[in-house]
Amino acid sequence: MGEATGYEIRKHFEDGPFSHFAEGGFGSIYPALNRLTKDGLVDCTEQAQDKRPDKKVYRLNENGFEALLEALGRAPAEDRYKSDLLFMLFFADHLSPARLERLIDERIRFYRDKLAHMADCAGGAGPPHGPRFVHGFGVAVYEAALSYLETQKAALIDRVARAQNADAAE
Amino acid sequence: MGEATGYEIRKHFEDGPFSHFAEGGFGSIYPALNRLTKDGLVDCTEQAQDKRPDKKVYRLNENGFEALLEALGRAPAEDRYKSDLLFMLFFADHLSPARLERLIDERIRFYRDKLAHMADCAGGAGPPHGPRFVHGFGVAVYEAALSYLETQKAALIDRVARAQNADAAE
DNA sequence: ACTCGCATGTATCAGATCGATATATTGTAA
DNA sequence: TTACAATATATCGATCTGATACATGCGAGT
Repeated sequence: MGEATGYEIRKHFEDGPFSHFAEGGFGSIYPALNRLTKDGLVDCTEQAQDKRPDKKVYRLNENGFEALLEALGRAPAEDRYKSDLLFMLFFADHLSPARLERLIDERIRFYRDKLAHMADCAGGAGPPHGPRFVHGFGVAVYEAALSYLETQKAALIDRVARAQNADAAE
Repeated sequence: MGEATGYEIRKHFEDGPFSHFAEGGFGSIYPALNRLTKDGLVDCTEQAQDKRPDKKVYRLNENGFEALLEALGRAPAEDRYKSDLLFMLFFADHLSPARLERLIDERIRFYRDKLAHMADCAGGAGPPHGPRFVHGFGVAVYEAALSYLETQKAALIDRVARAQNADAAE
């Protein structure tokens, strides 16, 4: 997608178009850029800067583009959804109703913020078409998660509270 | 959740109730069980078996249960959705319409199978209530993903095909 | 004026995880 | 009869994650 420094690449993973389905910190990016440079898939030009640390600007070259196309020809790995919150809610019966409410409310707010932010970076109608499709997928999944939390929150808390009261009454 | 061997725990991550939001291979599970045993959070009893390798049956003890409750009191990490397919579809403009169709169709089939399998392990109405909530969340998210792929597939392929034809005509 | 944190930019390190592999036996399907 | 799936253990290298370190300028608050 043009030129970028390691720092900029990480921002794409943090906030940008990749943030919904991939992740990458410095500990992955810098070693990867070194490996790619060594393997001749990216070109690197160093730029001295005034009043800023030096930059290393990377760009995919022809070899790299071919390697990308080759990778796109292979079978994709399975998607995976990893959620600490769901792990905790699996044990909802051991949590207090107040704690449950706080946990779920916080996640609802998180998803609302995320969706609001995504609405801003919607991307236009023209090509390339991949990013828009991917963006739409992210929105659809996050909206489903948000909607589930909003509609099912009360029922979960109510059921857990009743069960805990019944236990205490024994 | 009672007694289990490392092998059985992995099955819970592979197929079972945890499979929608967590992952764990042998390389994580066996070292973790050793660590937990050393720290006195689980009890381990060895069982010799006829015609099968020996078992090590683990069970969370009181210390372990307290540690679990303590962990449930901490803030959960952010959810993350990791998708190789979305990464590939981000570059949809570099893929042939036939390839796009195959990729998306395969994922549609995958999600249909997964949802069919999940419908079987729905879990009853009584307590514990956590697993049912978590199960419903998984179903909601997978249905959203499936539905998006089904409804948006044709539009993506059509747009990409038109753009590629226009390019070729130049 | 001064400090505190944030943005830009590089990079490493310990610890955790992932995927493949090794070992051994039984049952089952091609 | 041959190969593969299931049961069960475990390790190993490569990678990933999250925290930290270093250096500097800019803007916001006190």
